[in-house]
Amino acid sequence: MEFGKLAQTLDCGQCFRWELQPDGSWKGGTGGKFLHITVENFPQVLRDGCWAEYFDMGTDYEKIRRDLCENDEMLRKAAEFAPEIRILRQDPWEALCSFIISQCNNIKRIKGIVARLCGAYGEPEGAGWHAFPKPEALACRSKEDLLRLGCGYRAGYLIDASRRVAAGSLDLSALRELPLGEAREKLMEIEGVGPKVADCALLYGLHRLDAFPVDVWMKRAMDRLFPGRAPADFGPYAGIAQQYIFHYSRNHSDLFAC
DNA sequence: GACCAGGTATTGC
DNA sequence: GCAATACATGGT
Repeated sequence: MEFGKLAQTLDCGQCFRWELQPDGSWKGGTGGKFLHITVENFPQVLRDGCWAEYFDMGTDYEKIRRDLCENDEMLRKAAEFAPEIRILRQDPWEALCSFIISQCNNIKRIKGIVARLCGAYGEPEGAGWHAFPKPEALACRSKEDLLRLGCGYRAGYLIDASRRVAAGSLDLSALRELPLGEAREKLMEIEGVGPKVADCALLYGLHRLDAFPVDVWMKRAMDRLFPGRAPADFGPYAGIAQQYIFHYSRNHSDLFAC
């Protein structure tokens, strides 16, 4: 894993709290953990247990990529565009909220809304950085409070999610133990969480690497580049294949012009 | 100003 | 089942 290729992982659309600094370093984090990654401290960051886990250093992505791309020229092409993509082990609650916000939205505005939520209701962690608000911190807000932060019609969805998690009727960690389909059903009990957002929460928040979110980009990419293929055909690491395909498609929109 | 952006819930055939 | 529509809001 190279410092110079961090963008492949931090800017491939799976997370919304990292910002590239003018000097090439990265500032960001997940949940309540902040980090400033520089070329100097990067090796040491990867030896820190907590951040090594975040970057999923225990998973052999090179081997998974080889296996996925064997006998699959199109996937090989997509993966070669950003072969250093890793699926981060993000804070599950933050990932769920981020992808609730992502619906019918663009990455720049998603980042802005997340930053405003953190600034308004997240604990200050120093250096001007705020943790993502805990479920309890959002559960006691009104829809109007979140509308003021620009959440739009997703405001009510965030409040419903936060009340379920804060009350304990939805235990995100417990979803790790459930079969994928059951975990998905539990998430979809939240108002405003359908199959796509549930799959994003599972893949990016709970590290269920077999989850395969299908948004408009993925629908187009699957129709055009992988006709006849179903998500399950990609196997237990379908989620990683999804990320290669998603990122490749986002950066080759010319492929989909009529 | 219309149109679009990593959807979802509701409604009407 | 499946197409149409509303839902907030900021950027182009």
